[in-house]
Amino acid sequence: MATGRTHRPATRSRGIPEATVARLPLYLRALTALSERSVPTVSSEELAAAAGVNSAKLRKDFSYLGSYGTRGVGYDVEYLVYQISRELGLTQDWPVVIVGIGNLGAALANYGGFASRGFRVAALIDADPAMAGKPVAGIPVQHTDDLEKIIEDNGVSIGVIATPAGAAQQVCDRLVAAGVTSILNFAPTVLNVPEGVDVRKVDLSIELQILAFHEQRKAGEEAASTDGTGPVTAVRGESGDKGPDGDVPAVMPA
Amino acid sequence: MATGRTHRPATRSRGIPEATVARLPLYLRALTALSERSVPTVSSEELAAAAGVNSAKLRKDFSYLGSYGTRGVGYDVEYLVYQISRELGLTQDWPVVIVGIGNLGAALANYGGFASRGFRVAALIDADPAMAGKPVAGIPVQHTDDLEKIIEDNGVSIGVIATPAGAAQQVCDRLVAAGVTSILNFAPTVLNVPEGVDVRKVDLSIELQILAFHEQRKAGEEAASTDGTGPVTAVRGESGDKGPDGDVPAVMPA
DNA sequence: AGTTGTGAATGTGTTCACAGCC
DNA sequence: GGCTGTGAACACATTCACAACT
Repeated sequence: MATGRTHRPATRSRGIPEATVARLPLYLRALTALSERSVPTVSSEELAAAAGVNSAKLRKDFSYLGSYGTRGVGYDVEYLVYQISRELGLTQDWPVVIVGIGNLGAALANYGGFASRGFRVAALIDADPAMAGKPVAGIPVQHTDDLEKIIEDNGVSIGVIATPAGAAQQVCDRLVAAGVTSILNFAPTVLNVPEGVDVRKVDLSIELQILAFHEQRKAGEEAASTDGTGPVTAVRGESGDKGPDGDVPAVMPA
Repeated sequence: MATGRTHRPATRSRGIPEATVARLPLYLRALTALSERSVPTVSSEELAAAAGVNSAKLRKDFSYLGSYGTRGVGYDVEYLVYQISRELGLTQDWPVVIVGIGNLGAALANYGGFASRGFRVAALIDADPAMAGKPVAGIPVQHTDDLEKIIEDNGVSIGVIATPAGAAQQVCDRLVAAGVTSILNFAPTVLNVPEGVDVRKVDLSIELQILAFHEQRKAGEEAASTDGTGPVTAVRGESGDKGPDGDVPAVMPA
């Protein structure tokens, strides 16, 4: 409605390809685990296995960051942890607000992995006056009326929308107007945002539908269509590997 | 450990590109909304706007399904809803189990959008004996001990893992052994599965880190690095549009 | 010998732009 | 005139395979 335009592309990631950026958190997680086990170095092969990618891809990814490895040896774990953290901007503190404290919002607020890596739940916001003041995950819920003030007072630039679909665009507009420039949207709606604002979405039902598609394929090997809807003709060269790996994100359980 | 290999690619999506499959649910959602408003036809331009993509992409996507439009007119809404539903396998019933009924598992169980589109929560499973029997979203929680029986009795092929990270691989192994071939993983871990099993992951912390990366970029226009870590040289031709659109998924709030 | 870093090749996805049909 | 469907061009991503370095 308001904006007309659809999702904005946002500043082009310096030299680092978007696909690589999406994998850095994965590497970081694997490296952190190694670090906790006091492993000093890893080879691309080992780290790739831990992160669930292949080693050529990992080396290529790291090459965009610089030459942080040692030939014949591998990568220094601590050093890489630092470099990736810095690249991702995790060496600074990111106050985050969560809007919509229903089941999901509460789950997100309780998610431990938040604080661990640069993110801090600065506030929880909900439209229900009955929620106001009630603590969720130790943080008192505040009313939507104060949204703008909360954003400004806390210098929040990242917002998480966990409201029902119907409220999402309105909440989004207010967040953006108040200065939020990155939004993680859990509501099943397309959000319209102005240029310069990043939106990422997390959508359970889309994921399930994609799984269903592949599941159906597995079942019906030769399943001929009953109606005469023309089947796609060209089938490309070979199958190759694609995998359902995309560049999705992950939530933490309670 | 067990499998050694990482994520499996799974059966190659007939002729339909993976990127297209990931967008079909988006189109379907927009079409369903139009259908509810009794709109008979849409142009690629209108539908694309509603789905948040550009019209060329949409037309290309639809071309993989067949020629379902009418030149000079557009697409018949009802017909497209049916075709996409069929393509995604939503004309059949998909029983789903959710394992790990913490905050997040409960949120997922309460998610309304489930039933609406072919998916049905067949069972909720948790390792905590104290949870057993307690109803969540009207469905009694069952104990992990019965996981295999539940999967088999209900003919479940899609499982949702919402356990803590530490339990995820083990749960995954049991789901797969019991016959599950598609898994939606909310735990922040890489799951190892045998060939033929699809895994999709939803990871909050990865999403936030990707946002932080772009956010950092927005802030430091000219931010010179303090240390001498070599900046990437080549910067490619133009910026173009990429957008944080990837092919993520979405969860529904309470 | 072992492992990184990277050009080149290949594969996948997006966009353009227009012929073809209504 | 309007809108779809699609070949061709382009852009992005992955993989290969090996030279470069320790």
